[in-house]
Amino acid sequence: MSKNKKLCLRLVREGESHVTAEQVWEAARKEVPGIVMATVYNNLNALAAEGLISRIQVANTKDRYDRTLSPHFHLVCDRCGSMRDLMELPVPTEQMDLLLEGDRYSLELIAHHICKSCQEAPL
Amino acid sequence: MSKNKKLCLRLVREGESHVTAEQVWEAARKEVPGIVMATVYNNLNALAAEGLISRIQVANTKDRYDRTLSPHFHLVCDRCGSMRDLMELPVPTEQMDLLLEGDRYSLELIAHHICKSCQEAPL
DNA sequence: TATAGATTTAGAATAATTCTAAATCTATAA
DNA sequence: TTATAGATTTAGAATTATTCTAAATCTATA
Repeated sequence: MSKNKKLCLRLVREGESHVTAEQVWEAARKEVPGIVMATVYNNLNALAAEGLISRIQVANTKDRYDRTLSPHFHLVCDRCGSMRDLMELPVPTEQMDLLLEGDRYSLELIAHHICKSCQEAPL
Repeated sequence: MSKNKKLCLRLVREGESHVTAEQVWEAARKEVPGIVMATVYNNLNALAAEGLISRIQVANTKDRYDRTLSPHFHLVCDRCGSMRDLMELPVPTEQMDLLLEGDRYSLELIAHHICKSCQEAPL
């Protein structure tokens, strides 16, 4: 594991949850001033592919990277894209299992809202 | 309602469900040869804003437009982006309501899989 | 020390969608 | 009919997050 990859992993683990590649890059630059976005993307995506972090993709928002690996759902602000974890809601999957007859699937549950600070912000 | 807007509405209502703007454009061109993508986007998004059709946005897929207005969930192929409706699964919302204390939210449930034809296709 | 493979860099490319400003159309009022 | 304001459409540029490419550099081992 390269120095930069380790750094990316640490920053995702230590920073706030649901960081964007840009946020990781900003933090990484403090330790490796010349580091480039492509490197951060490379490493974050590699880490996600290896299952060391998770990558959360929601339409109209920047991809986010998360240290939490266990499946859970998200609350996303449609205005600023900020993301919070939801406790794992018990989504009943029996009907899905029946419908898909053994076909593998993964569930993504997103609750959309306008977060407090956006509600209070003008415009 | 302009001629083109009516046309877009009809094409979403008559075509297959979950059409992309591009598919609507292809169909629209047969009736209005000079019509431009921006017009299709304009009209589809206006129709969605007015609640006459719905717009479904999933990360990494083209936006899709749907005649179905009642809330329901989607099964999306991660390879080709094709989309099917899911019967409305009973997602328990009491915990969400508690968590968000009166804050308005909308739920989006997406099941990701690889569709049959992609499973059978090479690569 | 040589070398192959991995990593990083810089910058171009991608692609769906939106934006902009000008042109055109449409409906109503004079 | 004509004038006019507003809506609609057009053409093409812009946006933007992310990916790609090819060259440069680094690293670990033989």
